[in-house]
Amino acid sequence: MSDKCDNVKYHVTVTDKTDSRTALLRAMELVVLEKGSRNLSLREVARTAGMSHAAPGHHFGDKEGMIAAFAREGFARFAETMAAGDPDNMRGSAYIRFARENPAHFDVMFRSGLDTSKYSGLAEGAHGTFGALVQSVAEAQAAGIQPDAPTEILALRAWSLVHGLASLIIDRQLDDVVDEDEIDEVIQAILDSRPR
Amino acid sequence: MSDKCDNVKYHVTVTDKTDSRTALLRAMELVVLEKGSRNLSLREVARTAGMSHAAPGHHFGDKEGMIAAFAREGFARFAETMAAGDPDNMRGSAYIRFARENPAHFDVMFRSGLDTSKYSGLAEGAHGTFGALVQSVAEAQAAGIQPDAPTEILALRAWSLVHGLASLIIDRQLDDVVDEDEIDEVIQAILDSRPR
DNA sequence: TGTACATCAGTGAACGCGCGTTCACTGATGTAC
DNA sequence: TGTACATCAGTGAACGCGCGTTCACTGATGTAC
Repeated sequence: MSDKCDNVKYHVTVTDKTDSRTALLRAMELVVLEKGSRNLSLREVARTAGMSHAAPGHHFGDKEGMIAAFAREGFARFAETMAAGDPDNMRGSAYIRFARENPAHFDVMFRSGLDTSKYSGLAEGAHGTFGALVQSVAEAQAAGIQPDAPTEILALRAWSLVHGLASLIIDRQLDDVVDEDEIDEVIQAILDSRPR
Repeated sequence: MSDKCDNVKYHVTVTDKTDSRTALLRAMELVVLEKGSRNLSLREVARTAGMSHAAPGHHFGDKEGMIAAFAREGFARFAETMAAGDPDNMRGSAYIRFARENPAHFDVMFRSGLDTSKYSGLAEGAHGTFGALVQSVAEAQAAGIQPDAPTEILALRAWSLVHGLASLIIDRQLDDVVDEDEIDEVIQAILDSRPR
């Protein structure tokens, strides 16, 4: 019984610790969504999380550390989403889905000028992005779905297409062009279309 | 002769005024290139231009006004570049060229969350981007270069492709993937490739 | 069981800094007469 | 031609503010004995 009690206490402690750190990351996500990644501040994140302004520093060291932790979380989610993606369209839909479901992560990971070489796990995640796409294209070529053009070129083209579409959506550049209730089918049509 | 003198004086004045304003815009371009559009400040721009920190406020009203002026300049350059672009690839090369030659403008225009509705000239510029692409696609379709698929979908696809490629280049995501001296031919190959 | 100590997540005050904006001003240039 | 006034680009001091970071601390929990 004392063992059980200890375990429970231990578990609660770990949970609290995890929750607090996670709460800060969730707060950062909210702040980025609301104010944009340009106006991110440790104090705003702490305020949103309902903690003291020094809490983020305690957990992440400094501002860049918090951003890196957030990006690392993003790369993990990204890898999951891509792994579960449909090989038939070279994980294009998965890429778009990730960006739409995690716009804050997408922004910080790919478009914030984050120096991925300074933090372990980030460079691997960033580098893995293109690797995953190349592999997807190679699979599609093996299945005869894609032509025998250079795999790297096709992969870069596929990446450009989905990255651009994701960016345009996130930056609300399509708001005046596509109705909100048509956006899903339009996305599908764009990915499926076969230009000459 | 007094007329001539007056004219000269007048001309010099106008030139100085223009130069000063232009100098601030050039300084802003440098600052955005060096520190990123996220870390833009009026004082840094003024410092770079060698003027007092209050000069930008004098010319542009406030920070947002300076950004809007910079974006307006960008949309003008963009329209020029696109108009001179090759219809055969639906101005895709022109889009990429604009982004590579004016990365600071590209960033502020399309990716900074700028509210284009607040300043005259910006909404028109932003809206015209897609219009130009639709027209380019329609021309290509009329010439039989593009299939009879819905023009809007093909235009959105073409926009996604060039916007994504431009973004990946500007955000240095291709640095580990493509050699610097191969980038031009790779870009061409990506735009020319015909995936199934 | 209790007591003494160690750990460590989180706090709150304090710091120095760069920022955007305001505002009275200066001084060069243009205009009226 | 000269004189008096108007305009206006640009200045420099001053303001209040939010920021990142540091640091001694508190207090809850775990550990040793």
